[in-house]
Amino acid sequence: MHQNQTLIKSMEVLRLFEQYESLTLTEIVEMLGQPKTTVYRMVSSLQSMGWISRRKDSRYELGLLFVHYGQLVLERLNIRDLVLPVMRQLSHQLGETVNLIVREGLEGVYIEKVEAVHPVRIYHQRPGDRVPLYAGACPRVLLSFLPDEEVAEYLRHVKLRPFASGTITKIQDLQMTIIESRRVGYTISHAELVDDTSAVAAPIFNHLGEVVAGLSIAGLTSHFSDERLPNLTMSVRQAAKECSCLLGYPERESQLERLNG
Amino acid sequence: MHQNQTLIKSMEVLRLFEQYESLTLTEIVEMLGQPKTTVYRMVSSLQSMGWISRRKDSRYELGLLFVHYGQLVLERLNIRDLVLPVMRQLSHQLGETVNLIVREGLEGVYIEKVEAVHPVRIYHQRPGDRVPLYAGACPRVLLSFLPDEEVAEYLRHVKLRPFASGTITKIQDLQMTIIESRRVGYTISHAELVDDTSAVAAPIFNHLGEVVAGLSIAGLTSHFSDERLPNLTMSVRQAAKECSCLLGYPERESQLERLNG
DNA sequence: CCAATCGTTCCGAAATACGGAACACAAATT
DNA sequence: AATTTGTGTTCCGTATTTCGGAACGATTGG
Repeated sequence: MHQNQTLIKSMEVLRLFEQYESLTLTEIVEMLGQPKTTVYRMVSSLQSMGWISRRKDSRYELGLLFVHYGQLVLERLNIRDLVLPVMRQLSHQLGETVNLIVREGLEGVYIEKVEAVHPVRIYHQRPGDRVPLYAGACPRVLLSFLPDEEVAEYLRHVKLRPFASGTITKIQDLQMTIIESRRVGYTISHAELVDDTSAVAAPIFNHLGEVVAGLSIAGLTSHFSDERLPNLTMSVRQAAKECSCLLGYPERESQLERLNG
Repeated sequence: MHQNQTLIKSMEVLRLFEQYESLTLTEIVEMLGQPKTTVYRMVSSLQSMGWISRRKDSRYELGLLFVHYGQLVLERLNIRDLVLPVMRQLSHQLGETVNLIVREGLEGVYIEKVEAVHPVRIYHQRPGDRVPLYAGACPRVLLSFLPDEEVAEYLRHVKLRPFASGTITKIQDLQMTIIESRRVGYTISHAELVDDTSAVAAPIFNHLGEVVAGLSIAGLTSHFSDERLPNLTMSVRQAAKECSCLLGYPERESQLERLNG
């Protein structure tokens, strides 16, 4: 795969700013292990285009141009606009945080979050954050409703890495969960990404019947008691179904609905 | 200024996506007027890093990575978090849209917007949008309270381009407005950026007494009647002052306050 | 089935980025 | 005031990298 090494090296510079809020040229030089002149060229090029900018204290930081591009991307996800009102309603109704994620490649990307008002927020998945498709209810629901071949392909190659005490680490377990999810039309997770947190998620389909997003209710595991679960799963499924309808997914009872009355 | 041409050319590719939601390789080739192989290298490099991604219909679009970076930038603007509650309160109180902008170089960049609930929104400045510092109340308030030398420098070099019927196009007029703004502590604009819209803006200072942001109330010109204006200006100034205090700006009456009782 | 269009690979030529060294500029130290 | 230490910036010959025409696949449509 012949690629532009200059370009790739330059973008490495930007990558550094994921961890560091601001950097000086010398710091970048040290971190990349590249000669100063080389880094200088890359940095000033990026700066001249607005991708990075200089503060008054002469340190470099990410430019506001990224706000613009981030905004563009979000606006173009038309799913988001349709689903947001439903998310707000759902969050208000249950008093829990509601997440929306879409798939990019082998990962799920958080797009929108509507926070529960009252409780102190303990953990925070932020817009743009990525997670593997196997961990957490919301990502896994995206995986579960992919076409059979894609799921099989995924299961064949994925390496299961634990994030928290409940992360699924055996392919067999993952496969079983997927089959079960498909049968019942939703997924539940306990402490798969973060300890002491749970989620229940349902898939959103487009007019072609393809999964385009996952909708989840997430919160402290203590909020997901057995008595409350039926209500929660019912609510996400209902909300996700609404969203699917908004996207043109056939309203009529699908095979999935019939199975679960 | 020796710079990385490869890098710059590659970023031109991204720039195209500001206008077009999705593009095919051939389309990019035509628009850039570069050989296909060159474009191909750039595009696949960008794609491999996640800056652009391919949809199922095999067209290219901006990657979700931009959401992450946009989010990072917004989070790092600590001004935003402090000011947002004040903006919400202000918008609620007056029933108008409230904007927050910061400066980057010779431009103002919209950071946050709290929309009025009731009225149909006619025009839309979105997060990340840029405007010159001379046009519109909110940008100009940023300009007006810069240090004397910087203002002078700006006035010396700026080219005044009209955006709407009320845009200031004479340096003298701009200078007079700036002087007046400094005296009264706020700025008013009518149809400077968009016809039939007005705004009134006040500056937000940090602990060092530097302007770090502009806060504005914006809406249809018909909402900015002479009877209502005093209330509006009073409200933005009060809100902006609150924000300045949150940023550590000395609470005590400044010279500016004394002048205006 | 052939034509057309789009994306992808190859490879020699040449333009481009490289990077060591030396320079400027500022702030902190003596 | 002089010096040191730390920045960022320019110079320029070298050679690595990108360039880009051409030819190849892969997919779609007539």
